[in-house]
Amino acid sequence: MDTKSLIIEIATNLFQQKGYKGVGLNEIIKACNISKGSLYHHFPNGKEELLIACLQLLNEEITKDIVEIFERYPTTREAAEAMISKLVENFEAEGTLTGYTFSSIVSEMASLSEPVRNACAQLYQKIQAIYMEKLLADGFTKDKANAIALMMTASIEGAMLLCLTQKEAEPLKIISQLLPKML
Amino acid sequence: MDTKSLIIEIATNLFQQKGYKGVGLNEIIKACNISKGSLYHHFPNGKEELLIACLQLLNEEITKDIVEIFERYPTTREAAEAMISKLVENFEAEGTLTGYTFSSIVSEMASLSEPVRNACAQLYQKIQAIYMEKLLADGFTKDKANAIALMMTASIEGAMLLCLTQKEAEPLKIISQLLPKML
DNA sequence: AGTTAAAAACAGACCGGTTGGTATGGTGGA
DNA sequence: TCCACCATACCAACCGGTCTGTTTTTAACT
Repeated sequence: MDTKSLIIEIATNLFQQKGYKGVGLNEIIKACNISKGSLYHHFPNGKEELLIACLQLLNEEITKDIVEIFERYPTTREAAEAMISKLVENFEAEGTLTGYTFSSIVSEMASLSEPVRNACAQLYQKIQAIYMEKLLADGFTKDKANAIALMMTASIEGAMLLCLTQKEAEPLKIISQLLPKML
Repeated sequence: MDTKSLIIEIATNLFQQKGYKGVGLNEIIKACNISKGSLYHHFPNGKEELLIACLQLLNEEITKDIVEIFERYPTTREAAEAMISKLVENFEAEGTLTGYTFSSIVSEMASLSEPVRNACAQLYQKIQAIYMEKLLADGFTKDKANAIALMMTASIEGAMLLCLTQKEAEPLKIISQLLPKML
């Protein structure tokens, strides 16, 4: 794999775990086994440029995962349940939700730059669009589909936060049970 | 006001805005107009001890706010709608939700210590307990009340994250509209 | 194919500034 | 006299970022 992709991949992981400010460049180059010169060759504008590249990668990865599940199941309800149970499995096995949420970055966003905020917004937007498409196929009106898709995004993201703070998978499970009520 | 309370109050604000790693001790003592010696006199175990004190203050403040609203309205539905519309007002007026969410701290938590995680968990727990009490008064069973309270906490927290990334109050508004469906 | 120059990729020393934290000494009131 | 309270100077470690120089790859021309 080329160096640039390697940097992005490893940095993405670190950013998800510790947040933007929580990871230093030295930590990144050590994990990648590269030098600082190399990093700044691929990302001349430094750390924040790297972060945005990471968010774009995350965008593709998360989206791909969700799309796959939503194609496999006939209705939004079944797809959502399958998706959440996958999250729960992952959380109970590894004790983390890295790879599925990036709230650690989003919440720092306020003190970061506009491009970062934009990259985050796009990510949420894309996820919501997947939900919405399925909801429209289910026969919901445009307005309803939009509202429900947003509710799904918000509650799942919030539930992941709760799971991480409580060290329990219960919040995600309960959300999953309650979802049908909204549909 | 005594120095210790002053430190906690100002630091709380800063932590909420920029997250734990995003605020330095120098920034704090400058904002408080005190010296480092003074800070370490009141918080001998340093930054993290201060953070936990801040989380406890937040606990009281947020809780007080929510309790007030939930006492003023007869049902969970009305109280929740009032609470969210207050959030929306605040967001549209000031462009921020500081004072109502602390996700910036929660999401960094993974890389912080156990006591910090605990303080965060207690905060969510307390909020949820307020919702739950009201739901029980509304006549829900214990199980249902617990599930709905969790859903409320998660979706509102998630919606706040969405509002901040999109710079729009729409997510909170839509959550508010959809809430009655769960009740 | 062989030569050469340019460009891309990488390495690592180095920069000023900041980090959280400590040690010491002073000051005011009980 | 004592002690909570505060101020200052200082520390090693680390921060993001720049610099110069070396290696490796690519491309062009004979």
